[in-house]
Amino acid sequence: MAKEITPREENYSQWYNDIVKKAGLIEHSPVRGCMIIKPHGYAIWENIKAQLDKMFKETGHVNAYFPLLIPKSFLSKEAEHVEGFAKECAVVTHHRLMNNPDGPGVVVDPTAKLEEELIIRPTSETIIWDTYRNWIKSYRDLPLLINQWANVMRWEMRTRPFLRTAEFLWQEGHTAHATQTEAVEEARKMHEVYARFAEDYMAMPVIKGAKSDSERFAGAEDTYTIEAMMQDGKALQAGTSHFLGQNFAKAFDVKYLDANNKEHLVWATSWGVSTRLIGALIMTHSDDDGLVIPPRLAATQVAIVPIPKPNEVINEVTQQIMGELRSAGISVIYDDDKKKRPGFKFAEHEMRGIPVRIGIGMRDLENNVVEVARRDTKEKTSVPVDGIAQYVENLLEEIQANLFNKAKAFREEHSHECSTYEEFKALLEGKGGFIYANWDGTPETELAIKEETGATIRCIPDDNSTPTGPCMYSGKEAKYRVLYAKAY
RNA sequence: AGGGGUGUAGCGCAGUCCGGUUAGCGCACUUGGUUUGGGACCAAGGGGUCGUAGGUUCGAAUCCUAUCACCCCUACCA
Repeated sequence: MAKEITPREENYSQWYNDIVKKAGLIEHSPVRGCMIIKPHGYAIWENIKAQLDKMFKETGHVNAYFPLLIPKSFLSKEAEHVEGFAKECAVVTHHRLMNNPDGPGVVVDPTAKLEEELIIRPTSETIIWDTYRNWIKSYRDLPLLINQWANVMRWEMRTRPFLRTAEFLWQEGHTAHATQTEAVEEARKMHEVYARFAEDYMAMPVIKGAKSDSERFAGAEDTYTIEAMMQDGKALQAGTSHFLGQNFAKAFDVKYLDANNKEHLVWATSWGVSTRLIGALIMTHSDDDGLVIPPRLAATQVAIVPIPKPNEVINEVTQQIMGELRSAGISVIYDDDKKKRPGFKFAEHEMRGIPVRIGIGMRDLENNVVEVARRDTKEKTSVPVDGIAQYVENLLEEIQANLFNKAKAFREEHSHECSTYEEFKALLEGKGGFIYANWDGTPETELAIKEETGATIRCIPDDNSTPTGPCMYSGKEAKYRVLYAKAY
């Protein structure tokens, strides 16, 4: 059949591309770097979004929507910020097309040039802080805790589905606070929310930490990150949370009066995760047979396949089982497509990452059992129809836990402590993975290591970043014990 | 952005070097039949401006030029 997936061992990039296409997650669009997210891919995003949105609301945030187009002048208000994004902004210069006077098709109407050019948002800090200036007058207006779900555009040279696309979907939280302490607490709180989401819902273990100066968000004072290990040993930054200090308050003149009628600049945070998480999900759990989706993010948790062709008896039992599963809050589909044989359906549901498959045939029903197959281990078990919902409920939890444990074991296996640079280089040339080593805290050392090995400081871990000796590279006194890796 | 590769039916490809009837094959699709416990089989069908735009030629999928897209490897970025 034409549905084969390139094995990871053979070509990891090709494997990834095969998964996103053959599991029906995306299609390429006519525009470079943009992707059409198909229903099966978008369903994963919807579940990510639903859960995160709930967690944001639980932590006191509300949603709003700010416009796609931003006046060009806004981008230049915060120096570091503009430096970070200027290179990859799409610019709207005209507002009208016209029929081509010299032939077929349409051309840009040269008389429709905009007075001020508009930027398609690469992120929304500027438009949001321009707005916040009017919303914040008093300490009573603080904290302001707003999130938005949106698309953004960054004109990337090299794109890959989900991991790096020109347009992507994300959420961006933007908050304003009266004090530095509060703002730092907010940034750290959302950092925790991201980590909890990654581990509990995506079943993806992450290392929490802070970014070094060079890896920090343009315009931030501190950037917190969650870093996950992919199956090729490379690190993927899965979510960032920034303490922005007063940089945007200064740039956009956002001040409030305190209880003593004294004026102060506000303190800010921003934090975001994107459709990149879907890429992370794929590269954390999937295998050579296709996609693997953790049960908590699977839009369809169970697929029921009748064997052989559906008949009255099978239909009846299926309806009963589906009713019980749905009552237990489990999402289930019945694949009674008469044109496909069971074997084909098995392979297809595996390709698409459905966590559990139930096969129902006459041979099973004679014994009042069904065949339950789990996607993560491919294990098949005969299970009594009686109590099936409870069994599947437990199984889904077990799969969720197993995926997390497997990913964590993989990460531990590919994580190393390292004290000399020679050892460091040898590790990178070999299996790669995460390497913990001492760092003198200078950007020079960081840059030199990056240029010589390709590995970067992924983060200064929140836990246990006390140095255990001198800097691996310079031999000088180390400031931190940091996580090095090659990264996406 | 540098190097390499590929664009021919929805998908995977042959044909291109050496120009020559109506451009093929496998899968998928449609119809009918037989099947059905891990990607079924038989038969009959439908589907193509050969990536796009120019050029050379009596004649172009094939030669030339330009351009676009995608993939791989480096470098850069979430």
